This record gives sequence, structure tokens and C-alpha cells, in this order.
Amino acid sequence: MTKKSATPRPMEPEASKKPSRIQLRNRRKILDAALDVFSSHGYRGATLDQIAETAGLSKPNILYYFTGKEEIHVSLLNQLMETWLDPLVEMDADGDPLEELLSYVQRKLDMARDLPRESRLFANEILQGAPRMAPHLESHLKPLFEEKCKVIQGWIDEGKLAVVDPRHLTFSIWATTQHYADFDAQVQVLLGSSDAGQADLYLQTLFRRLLSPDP
Amino acid sequence: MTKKSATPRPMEPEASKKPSRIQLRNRRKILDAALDVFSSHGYRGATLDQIAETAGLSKPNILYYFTGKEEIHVSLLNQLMETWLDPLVEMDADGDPLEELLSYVQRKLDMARDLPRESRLFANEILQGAPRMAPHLESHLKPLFEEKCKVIQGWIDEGKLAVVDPRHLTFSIWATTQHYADFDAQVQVLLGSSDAGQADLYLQTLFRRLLSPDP
DNA sequence: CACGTTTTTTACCATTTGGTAAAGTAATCC
DNA sequence: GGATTACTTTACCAAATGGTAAAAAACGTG
Repeated sequence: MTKKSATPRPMEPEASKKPSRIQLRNRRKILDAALDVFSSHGYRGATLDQIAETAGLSKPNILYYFTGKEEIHVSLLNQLMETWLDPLVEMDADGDPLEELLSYVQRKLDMARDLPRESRLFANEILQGAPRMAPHLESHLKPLFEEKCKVIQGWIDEGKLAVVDPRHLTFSIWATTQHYADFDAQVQVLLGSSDAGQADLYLQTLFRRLLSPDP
Repeated sequence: MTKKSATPRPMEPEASKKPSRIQLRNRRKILDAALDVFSSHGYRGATLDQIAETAGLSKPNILYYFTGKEEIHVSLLNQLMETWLDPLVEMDADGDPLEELLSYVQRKLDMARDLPRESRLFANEILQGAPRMAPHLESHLKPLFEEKCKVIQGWIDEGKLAVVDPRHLTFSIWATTQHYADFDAQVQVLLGSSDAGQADLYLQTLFRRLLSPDP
């Protein structure tokens, strides 16, 4: 295996001991800038120059911390994955079914509001066929998805929830909550930026009516 | 007004009389190829070379029919807008409320399945802030949206539907149906490409439970 | 089939873009 | 405080990209 050692990289060979304060700070600046740029232009539409300018660093300086555009993107995506799945992880099989699901919806909506860039980064990647994230979907998302679907199915079997397909239920939770981040431009045009807070109430109602078990 | 007449364009000055058969055929080939490319890479990620190759034409030949990349994109978007709003237009204020809404959901889902490229083209544009479509959203989508929201509100006021915010209801219909086109890569990973047909049933159930008026 | 018109090709160009080499500056460690 | 290491800048490239000029080919029509 011939290594094409270009610029040395902070600690090229394996097991880079400790990232210095400068490294930590600049890596964060770069990733934050990259999140801005990637999330609003997609992978191919983003340029290193834009990222560099947004980060307040020079382009070669950025390539001192990351081997290239792709590594920055992948790095962002990996980092995001954890945060992103968090609300789903928190859904507790031992809690009250309806309450657990409704608060999952709420957490997901809050997240779309608090982290719209992350939502759009993710949406961009999936829209374009998940070329750089398919492995992660398979290895991280899929197992979690299947586990939680089983939990939901269990609740349904116990009669604690109305009968629905847990997989499509999950899709619809994702779709409706992320819509407010991903399609914000459209939402802004159609609602005068005013009462967007009604989304909370609406989604709670939507899923409560869907999931409440028959009396 | 100094005109920068570059390549003559088929019929540069106003009122181009009749597009020849060749023009019609090539324009269609170009737009179809462009739909492929734009919908899977976004505006900035798409290249004229890709579009040319997909269309089976040379790049300069493409620029004989369109003044530039942007015109192709805008052209696609405008053309799409009509088709896209069609299912909503068809929703009839004089029909049965629940039935009208449920069949709107179905039409929207069918459309996402039949025209996934169009859905993704649209999603890409909105995701990136609708830079080339904001005017159209304002002039075409918004009035229709507001009209139909009034219709739905009317139905609710008559007691024909459960009480919900018509605007967020519409958003959730869009979000859940388009999800199957826009996030197809994810859906494919999570469902083994098998019973995706269950989406129809699920969405009908979802909106029926939400909208059925209390007995 | 000759003549003007429409369409296509060939050969370019200026800019942008991801990326590199190498020299210079700032930290850090002994 | 000098040497070693970590970081940053300046000056470049080669390839890709949007776009153009102009000649060549194909077409339509009297």
C-alpha cells in the first residue's frame, strides 16, 4: 500500500495523541463553516473557498486540518448522526406508549427548529442518493430503526396503541417534523413567519388521534 | 437597453412563431436530461457537460436552444409547477370533505411515485432557499394554498371535519407523501424495497383518523 | 437543384475549483 | 534561549466548467 503522504496532517500516522487547543478550535471553526455551506448548497455546490471564507481561514490552512473536501463532509455527517438519532434512542420501551411517542415527536420537532442546518445537510445527502452515507445508514440507523419498530409493534400488540405500521409511522414522524426545517423557504412564504408555533399543537393532535387506542 | 445578442437563438426577437419539429424534439430531450441531472445533484452540482451527455447532444448544441444553465433550470421549474399543483387544484369544494382530502392524499402519493425526479428537483430548490423559484411560490402556490385552506376551514366550520389547522394539515400531506420520493434512498435501506405499497394504506389511515369528525 | 435558413460541430477561452509545494511565522519543550 | 515542532501564508497547478465564435453540415423550399 503506497501512501500518498501529501501535507503532513497534524499527526498523520495512527493514534494521534492529543489535539492541541488550536487544533480543536480550528477544526470546530471549519466544521461549523462547512455546515453552513454544505447545508445550503449541497455537497457539489459547496466550495472550499466558501468554507474557508466563512471559517475565516485560508484554503490551504483548511487543507492542513482535513485531507480534502470529502473528509470534511463525511466528518460532519458522522458527527451529526449521533445527535440526530438521539431523540429516537431516548424513546423508552418501558414508558407509557402514547406519551413516549408524542414526546418523541416533540423532541424531533424541537430538533428541527434548533438545528435546521443539520437537518438540511442530512436532507441534501439523502436527496442525492446518500452516496457518502449509505454505510452509516445501514450500520447505525437501520438497527436502531428496527429495534424501535419492534418496541412500537409490542405496544400495539398489547393494545396500548391503535394498529398502525410502525415503519410508516416513523417515516411520517420524520417527514412532518423535518419538513419545517428542510422546506422552511416554502413555509416562510405560505405562513407570514408568524404563528409557526402552531406546528407543535398540530403535530401533537395528528399523532394523538392516529395512535390513541380505541376505547 | 443594449442587447447582448450572443448566439442567435432559434427565433431571438419576440413572438417566435412556430417551433420546428427538431426544436421540439431537442428541447424535450434537453429538459428530460436536465431533469435527471438537476434532480440528483442540485443546481450547482449539475454540469452542462453531464446534461449534454445524458441528452445525447453536444454542449454548444444545448446552448443553441437555451441561453444558459440557469434558463434550463428555470424552464424546468416553471413547467413543473403546473403538474405539481394539479392534485391540489382538483380538490373540489363541493365534494365530500373527507373523501376529497383523502383522495388528494392519494393523488399526491401517486405523483411522488410516478414523478420522483420532479419531486426531488423541487425539494432541491426549496432546500437551498428557493433562489430561482421564490417568485413562483409567491404568485402561483400562495394564492392556491390560501384558497384551499379557506375551503378546508369552511368544511371544518360546517362540522364535516375534525378541527385542525388547515395550513399545517396541508404541510403534513406534502411532507408525508413527498417523503417517499425525496428520501427514497433512506426508505430503500430501511424497508427491503418490498412492501412499500403499505404507504398508501398507512397514509389513508393517518389522515382518516385525524380528520374524521367526532360522532 | 440552387439558395437561404436552421442546426450541429470544432476549436477555443476565461474563470473557478480542489489541491499542492515550499517558505515563513508562532508555539512549545528542553 | 535555541531547537524542534505546530501552524499559516504565498504562490502556484491541472482539471473542470460555463460559455462563445465561426465554420460546416443538414434542411426546407422555390
